[in-house]
Amino acid sequence: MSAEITETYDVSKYERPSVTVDVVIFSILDKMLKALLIKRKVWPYKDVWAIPGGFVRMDESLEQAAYRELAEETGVAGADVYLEQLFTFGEPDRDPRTRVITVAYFALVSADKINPQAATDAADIEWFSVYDLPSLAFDHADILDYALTRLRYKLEYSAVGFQLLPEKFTLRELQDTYEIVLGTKLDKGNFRSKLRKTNVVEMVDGYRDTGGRPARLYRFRDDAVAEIKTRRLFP
Amino acid sequence: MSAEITETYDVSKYERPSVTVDVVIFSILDKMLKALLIKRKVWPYKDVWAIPGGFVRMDESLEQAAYRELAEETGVAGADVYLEQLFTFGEPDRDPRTRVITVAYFALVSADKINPQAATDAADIEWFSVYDLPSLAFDHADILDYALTRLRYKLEYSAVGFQLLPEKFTLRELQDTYEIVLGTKLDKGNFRSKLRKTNVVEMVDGYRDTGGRPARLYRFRDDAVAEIKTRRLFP
DNA sequence: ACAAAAGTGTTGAGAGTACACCCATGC
DNA sequence: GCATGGGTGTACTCTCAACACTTTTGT
Repeated sequence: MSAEITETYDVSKYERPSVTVDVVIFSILDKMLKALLIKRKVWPYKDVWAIPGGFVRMDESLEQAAYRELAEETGVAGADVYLEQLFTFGEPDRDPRTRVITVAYFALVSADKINPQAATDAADIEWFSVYDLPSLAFDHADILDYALTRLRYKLEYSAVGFQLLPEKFTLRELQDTYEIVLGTKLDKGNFRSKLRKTNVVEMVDGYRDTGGRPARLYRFRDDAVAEIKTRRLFP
Repeated sequence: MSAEITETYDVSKYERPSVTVDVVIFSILDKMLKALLIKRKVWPYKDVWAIPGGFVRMDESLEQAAYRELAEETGVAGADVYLEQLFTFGEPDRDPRTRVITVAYFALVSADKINPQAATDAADIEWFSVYDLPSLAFDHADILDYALTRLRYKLEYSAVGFQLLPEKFTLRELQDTYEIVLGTKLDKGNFRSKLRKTNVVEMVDGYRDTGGRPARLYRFRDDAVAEIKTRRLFP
């Protein structure tokens, strides 16, 4: 068993960095795309806003760590969110304390799923519009930027947008969500005709009262093919 | 300075995982898409093929570590390759020695750039067709699978494919590369007409002799817009 | 002349886009 | 009735995809 001992020694001879998981949590609130931030209470960047995150424990996977952080900050369970690994940030000097490598995730949460208690029981946790962000700790501005780019990109060819809505929604609400995230106006007729063709939503009983004619309620079909073939650069 | 001391203590109280960088290196050799693998010489998975990689040093970024591994195995400098972060794999039990989190990258190298010495000076480093892989150490089969999926996907909407070719190439060679990677036949006329429209290549002097009419040589325009707008799921 | 591979053009089907129009409800 | 927002249809344009055709070399 000398080989094993030698190798174990070999692994531990390298100094190890700290590894954290940060989760950019998006939701639609007040008709705006918002991200959840927490105010740091310790050095460094004391009293500066930051993306929620924490150290990865030795016995949990990265995804488990991300779900844990998510639940701690929002009270939302794993089944009710969309979570995706974003990128791993590891510049040697991104944290002044020690070498910290952070695996960033982004999450989409429907506003009605958020536990109000978890989100409001402190003044040091707050939803910010992505267009009106405070200055952020570490390289968190880069991380949030990248998350936003990825979200918009993803919205174009997949159906992740539904994760930002409650289970039942009107088509107008769906279109609003897309317009808010993408930052562009969409054509009502085309939006709906494409929805009919792609077959990703189905009508459910009930109506929502609006200023005019009541709107039908829909829900996302979980058996739906949520991805579209991308346009090829070359045929 | 007690805050600093407290926080430093706080950081180090967590046990730290090891962090490695693994690089899936792709190239086109003998008209096949191949990946470079090395045979492990130590426990665990002794004498089993694995994706090249190594520990991240405390003073280098993740990307620097990836470039370093790449240069060590192929002798190729950073400017001559396409390198992209793929995904971070961190299941607690993926390495039997200790907790190891690996940041996976994938690289595209043109066959003519590869240093033959670096690639052939040992029997324990070898190019394998991605369709005829040996069994791999750790979760490296998953990593390679994911790298291949991402490469194909990326090829559809960006111009990374050029990184697999020498500086000058014929349009037939370019089309061959695409067909090899995607695993499908493409239409010659459509392939070329789209190339003309997208304006990503330009003719250079010289011809390549073939079995029939000699083919013009082209090169990639570095000022070209290498990405195409994806088709939207919703308008 | 013929084979082989380079290189271009044509055409019908389907997707994208802009816009006009009808429908159901509250006041 | 009329304002408001839901919901549908149409017509023009552009891209996609299949395939036929012409051009230039070697033997």
